[in-house]
Amino acid sequence: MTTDAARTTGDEEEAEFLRAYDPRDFPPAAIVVDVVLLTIRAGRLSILLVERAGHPFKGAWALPGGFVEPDEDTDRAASRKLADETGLATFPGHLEQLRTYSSPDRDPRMRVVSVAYVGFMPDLPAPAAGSDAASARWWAFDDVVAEDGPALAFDHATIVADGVERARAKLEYTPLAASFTTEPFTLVDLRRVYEAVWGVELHVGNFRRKVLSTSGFVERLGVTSPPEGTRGRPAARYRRGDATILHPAMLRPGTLGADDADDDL
Amino acid sequence: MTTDAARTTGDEEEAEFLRAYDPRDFPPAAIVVDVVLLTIRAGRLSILLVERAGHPFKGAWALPGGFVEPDEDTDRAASRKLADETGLATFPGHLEQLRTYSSPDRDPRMRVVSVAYVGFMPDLPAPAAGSDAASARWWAFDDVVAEDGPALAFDHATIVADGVERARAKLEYTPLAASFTTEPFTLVDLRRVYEAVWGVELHVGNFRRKVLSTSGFVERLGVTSPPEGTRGRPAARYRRGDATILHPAMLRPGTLGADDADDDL
DNA sequence: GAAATAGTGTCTATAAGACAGTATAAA
DNA sequence: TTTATACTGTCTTATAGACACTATTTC
Repeated sequence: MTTDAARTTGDEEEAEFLRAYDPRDFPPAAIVVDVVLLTIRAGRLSILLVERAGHPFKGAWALPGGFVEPDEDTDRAASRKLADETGLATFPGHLEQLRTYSSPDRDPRMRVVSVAYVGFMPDLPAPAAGSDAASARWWAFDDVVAEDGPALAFDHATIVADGVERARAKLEYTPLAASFTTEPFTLVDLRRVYEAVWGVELHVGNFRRKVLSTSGFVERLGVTSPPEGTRGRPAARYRRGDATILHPAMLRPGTLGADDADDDL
Repeated sequence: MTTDAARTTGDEEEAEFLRAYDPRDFPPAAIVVDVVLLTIRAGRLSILLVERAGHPFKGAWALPGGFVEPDEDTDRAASRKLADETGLATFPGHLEQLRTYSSPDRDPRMRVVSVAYVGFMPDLPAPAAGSDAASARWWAFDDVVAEDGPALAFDHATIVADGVERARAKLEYTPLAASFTTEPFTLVDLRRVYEAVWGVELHVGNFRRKVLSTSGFVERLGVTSPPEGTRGRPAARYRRGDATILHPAMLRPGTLGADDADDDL
């Protein structure tokens, strides 16, 4: 179909069409990105929230994010916002698109479509200097969803819930748990990531067997000197392997039929 | 955090803020939806494409879709477009958000952000009448991605590939294969869905054992009279069960380590 | 040696792959 | 009775859950 000749003719016509085109013919909207940025702090799954300084939702807590500039795509906007927010030149973790939220009244100002992202990063000491993040802090996820938790702006409570569910699912079939750690890590570190994100206790021996028998999940670096002041047998260190998906997947315990809540219409 | 008193004061201030707000302060964009609509025709995974009547990409093939109206969210826009396109009052299948495509130059006219959807539907006879779909036709997926396949508009080749990969993944851990059939269906019908979407042959006996042993996947209706002109033993009919996810998942054969291509940055 | 932490071995249950067989219909 | 289609049984292998055990360090 669509011969080359037809396309060539079309290209000339198309240039003319584009010269005459008026962008104001279409219903406009603003595009923002919002990031569910997750880490493990003190053994708890934690999320970065920013207290809103201005209207709307002044004083409520919101996901880090902001408007997408005309010359960037949403991936780049999300990376840029995270660099601003964490004060780091490059974001030291994993970042992926979550989904898009487009209810016409989700922002009282105007039509604002939010392309949400979810990010995983290690628990780095906050750099603070030079960052946008005067009003930002980490919240334990359990505290955010608790009865007496913070008021969340816009539809960010929904986005947070969806982001955490995505994180839980991703740990099942990808090696991305390692994105929550700094390398080198121990298998105990890795297990604590699973336990914090899934909110369960995992069996030590079975977890080790599973991780080590899944090819490309981790690479052993050997036993190096443990941190000062630790007791007990020093743990072997690992780094990420080259797998992008886990085969077979890690199984999340307690997932017995009812679970998940996908984005049907 | 954020006492009720503070929120009340804020609400008055906020109303004032919104009265003074000028939406033109933000970089505008148009929002469209594009749908990767899949079905099984003659045993082949097939996708609905529309030949573009106007510029840009005049004569090329594109995903069905279009602009999101000011008073609707993208879910509703996608459903509406499918109803227009198929000529059916309500879309007879499964529809879910895929991901959002936002490269600044993906549309030569202006900044257009596409929220893509993926849909599964049975192979219904085309109603034609009253539909937008004069220029629409089903393409076998293999033919679309072939060397001599149709020219696809915008970044729709990428969206098609992502949509098909989503469909393949969804059949693994959900009972959505049934969305490709009309009820009642036979287990042979269901197996042919898997074979068409995954592009593999499945072992008959093992497939049956797996489907029937996964609780909530299908419900048996009994053996009803087979269609005219069929030979051989009549097959038992089933309808969907009440499960939303499969436990354990259906395993896609040949997924041995390398596969998947997720949306990292 | 006691305490603390890391790591191994093994039995059992479940589920998947392979493959050979039986059942029920039309011509 | 042949042919076509639907369905069942069973042996083997891979993986996960449960749980008891051994190893290496500090104090």
